[in-house]
Amino acid sequence: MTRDSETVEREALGFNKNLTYRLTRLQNKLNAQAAQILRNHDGPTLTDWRILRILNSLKQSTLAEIVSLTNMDKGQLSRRISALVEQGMIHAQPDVDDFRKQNLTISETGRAAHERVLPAMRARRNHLANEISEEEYATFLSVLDRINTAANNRDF
Amino acid sequence: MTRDSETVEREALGFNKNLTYRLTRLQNKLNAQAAQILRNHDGPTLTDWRILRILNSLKQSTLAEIVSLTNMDKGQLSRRISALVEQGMIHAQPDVDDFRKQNLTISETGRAAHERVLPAMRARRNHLANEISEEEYATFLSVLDRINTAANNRDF
DNA sequence: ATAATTTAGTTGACCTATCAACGGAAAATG
DNA sequence: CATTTTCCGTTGATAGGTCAACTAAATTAT
Repeated sequence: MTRDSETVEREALGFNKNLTYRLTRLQNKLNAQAAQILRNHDGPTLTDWRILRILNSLKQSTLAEIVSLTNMDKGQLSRRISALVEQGMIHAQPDVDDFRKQNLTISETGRAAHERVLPAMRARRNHLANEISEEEYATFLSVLDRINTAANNRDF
Repeated sequence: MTRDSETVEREALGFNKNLTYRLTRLQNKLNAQAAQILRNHDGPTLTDWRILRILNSLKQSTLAEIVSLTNMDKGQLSRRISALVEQGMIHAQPDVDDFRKQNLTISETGRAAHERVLPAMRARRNHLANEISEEEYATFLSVLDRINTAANNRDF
């Protein structure tokens, strides 16, 4: 397969150049693949993986921060965090200065689960980024940034 | 807000430059906004909108083609198509040469629903694309393409 | 201080998405 | 031409995502 067979036939069509259409399409594929990898390695679900990954990087965070970092739904996040706490993957401690907050940290169990699948996930990431030059990637991220900003600066 | 408040504080972190992380994050926001617009205009759901949009462009298609165009799940698509047929938004006719296929076309009702929300969706699209030059957009799409190809050329 | 507003997180109800298993029809193989 | 294989689509079971309503704590305003 030299290139996407599915795009060849009808690629002249307008919607195929549409931004959100293309993003969604790629996103659907990437999510499915990531979920597959995690399943193959008896890892966490994709959502839980993302939470663990953030807590692994940040050392400590809160639900609200994860919401703003990911744009996930806070309801769902609340439920996933409860489950992860119950599984011993993360720890939750009430904040001393603000009793509404829960300070979240990754546990040793969580870190181990994270590190078990990390190589496969990293290999995948490298594979995906392989064909893209530094310069292109910078442009790409910059475009994402500006779309993101544009999305923020609008009331619907 | 001069730029994303949420990215300022911790943007030096590794995961913030990660491709799939950034895609997902943006995608989550864009989807939520698109869904909001559709709701505000008493339009179809986002998923149904995408189906209608494709059928509006293609004049005729099949479930399998929409799957390959969008990477949606065929099970869900099957159910949404049934619902849309029941609502009179699209027509489904068995293919004469291949009795497995159903040829799908948008109905007048469907087209009207599509056109009712189209201006708002188009305005949003223009707003999002506004700050991006032709050249950058070309690079952006090219990068998406190569990621997509890379995702295809790997077994997990 | 007290009231109004904002912020952090939880919960319920519902909808959507996903995977796997299946049926029948067409195509490919022998 | 019979049989395996592939392809198109449906269905069941279940997990995940979304919206809105809510409690409680903190902040801001009066």
